[in-house]
Amino acid sequence: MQFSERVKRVVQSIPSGTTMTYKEVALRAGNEKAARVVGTLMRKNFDPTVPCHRVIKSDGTLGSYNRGGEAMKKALLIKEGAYEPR
DNA sequence: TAGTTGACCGGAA
DNA sequence: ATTCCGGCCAACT
Repeated sequence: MQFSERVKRVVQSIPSGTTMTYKEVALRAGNEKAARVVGTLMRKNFDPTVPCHRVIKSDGTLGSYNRGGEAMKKALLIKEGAYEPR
């Protein structure tokens, strides 16, 4: 139960206009190898107060999203200025 | 309790 | 460049 709480706090601490990879979040949460768990938690209902759209993959791709998919996630990031539309 | 799952990561073919 | 495979860990069934 601590890990999810930790992850929640970390994602909430992501500044607007900034993106963090799942691995980074996992590392900050205390488990570098638990990047999957981060995604697993979000896939459920993790927490509606957490901007999960600011979390992307280490490859630089956006990954997935529970609502609208990558397109919506990308749009949100562009809106916040965290993603460079090309 | 044990087994499966997955919004991932990294290396190999 | 893309595709495949294994690993690692919390949550779910």
